[in-house]
Amino acid sequence: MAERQYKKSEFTRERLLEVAEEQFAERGFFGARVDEIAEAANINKRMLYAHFGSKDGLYQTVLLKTYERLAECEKQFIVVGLDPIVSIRNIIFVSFKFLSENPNFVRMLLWENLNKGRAVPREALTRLKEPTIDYMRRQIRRGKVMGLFREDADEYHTVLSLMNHCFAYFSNIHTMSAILGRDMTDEREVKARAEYVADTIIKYLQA
Amino acid sequence: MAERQYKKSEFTRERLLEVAEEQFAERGFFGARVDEIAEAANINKRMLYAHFGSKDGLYQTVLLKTYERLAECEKQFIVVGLDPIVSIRNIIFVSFKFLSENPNFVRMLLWENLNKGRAVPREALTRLKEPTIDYMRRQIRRGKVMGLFREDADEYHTVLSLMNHCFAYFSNIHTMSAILGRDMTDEREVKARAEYVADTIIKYLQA
DNA sequence: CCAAAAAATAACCGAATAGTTACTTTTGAT
DNA sequence: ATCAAAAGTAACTATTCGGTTATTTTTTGG
Repeated sequence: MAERQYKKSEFTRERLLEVAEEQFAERGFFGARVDEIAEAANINKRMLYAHFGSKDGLYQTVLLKTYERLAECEKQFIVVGLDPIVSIRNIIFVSFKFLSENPNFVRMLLWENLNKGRAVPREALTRLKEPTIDYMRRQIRRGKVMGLFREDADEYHTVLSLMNHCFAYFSNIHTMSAILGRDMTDEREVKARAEYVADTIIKYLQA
Repeated sequence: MAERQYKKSEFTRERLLEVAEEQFAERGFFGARVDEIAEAANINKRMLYAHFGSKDGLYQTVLLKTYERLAECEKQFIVVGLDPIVSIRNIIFVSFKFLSENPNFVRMLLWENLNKGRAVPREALTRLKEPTIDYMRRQIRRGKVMGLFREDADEYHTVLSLMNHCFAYFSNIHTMSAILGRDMTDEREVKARAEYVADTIIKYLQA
């Protein structure tokens, strides 16, 4: 039946995407090799082109999939009615969890950033991040209105610190582990760092 | 004289390095093209190989030069006898200045990080950073001894925040500018951010 | 069971690209 | 002025790599 055939094809497609993500995350668009991806996926190169048209097409599909994972994650912490403090702490813990569980995402973003969005325009990421930024800003403002945060706490600087603290921890995790002589990939270490970041940011907003 | 001949060669060498840095910073090792580097430097490819042996040799030379620039910068803020608060503020301002003036350095480090130190082993950077880390730790400890900082301020977390806050600002500057709708490359913006980072870190150490 | 369509394979192709060779020009000490 | 060595050039080569073609195998509706 058409179904079985379809399923088999879908299977090769998924396999290709998995392997491709690994390779693109590892070596970037220019470093990755189409032949290696096909071989690692145990799939003929011809099929790769049948499914994705070109190396670029494959890369775009992979990148969009990783962006989707991020979007899914961000939806997790956009919850209405939460206490601003809980809410901001939540953003940090969920982000740390997501980034520690998705090293490929971190690397794909770094490559894409260095390549200045050659595959998927930067505005795609901007659009994706917009609701999150809005949400963070709103929480800070709500915290002020509710008298939890000081009036002159800086919204922009806080949001930037928040995002940088999360992403930077993982984007340099290996170099930093070496430099600071500490296994920053250890789960408890990650948790402790999230705790520290949350504490300092909340404290800044309150103090 | 041998001198003039030498000087001419030295000149092409310098030109090559300049152009190569631009290209490698822009596109990374795999993205950069030997022919393009030679052409942009108005120099025959043969000469590139005469000077540097291979694309890899050229890349290594470029990378080491950028590391040297960093080392030079770091020496600037390692001053003995300074007040710990002044000292830490100084680290931040000098770092922000260096990173804003050396976008190629930032990009080279990002590429090298993604390529896991394929050209120059990571320990080179570790060794380079060691005195700086030591210095920062020492300042924090001295601040505590002098009663300027609270005893339970965390040394590791502070050092990590410090480095991340500086580097992350520049490593994501274009993406973040787009996401936050703000020209973060503007000189006053950079200054203001350095100020904010310095203030929050010092406040954390004191509070 | 059969024919048409879809999936899969291997061998091939052309452009790009790192690296080389054979040769010419320039330079500077004698 | 001469000549050896260094600097420079252009054309070439081998290989890698993204992409394609011709062909066979598998699948599935009638």
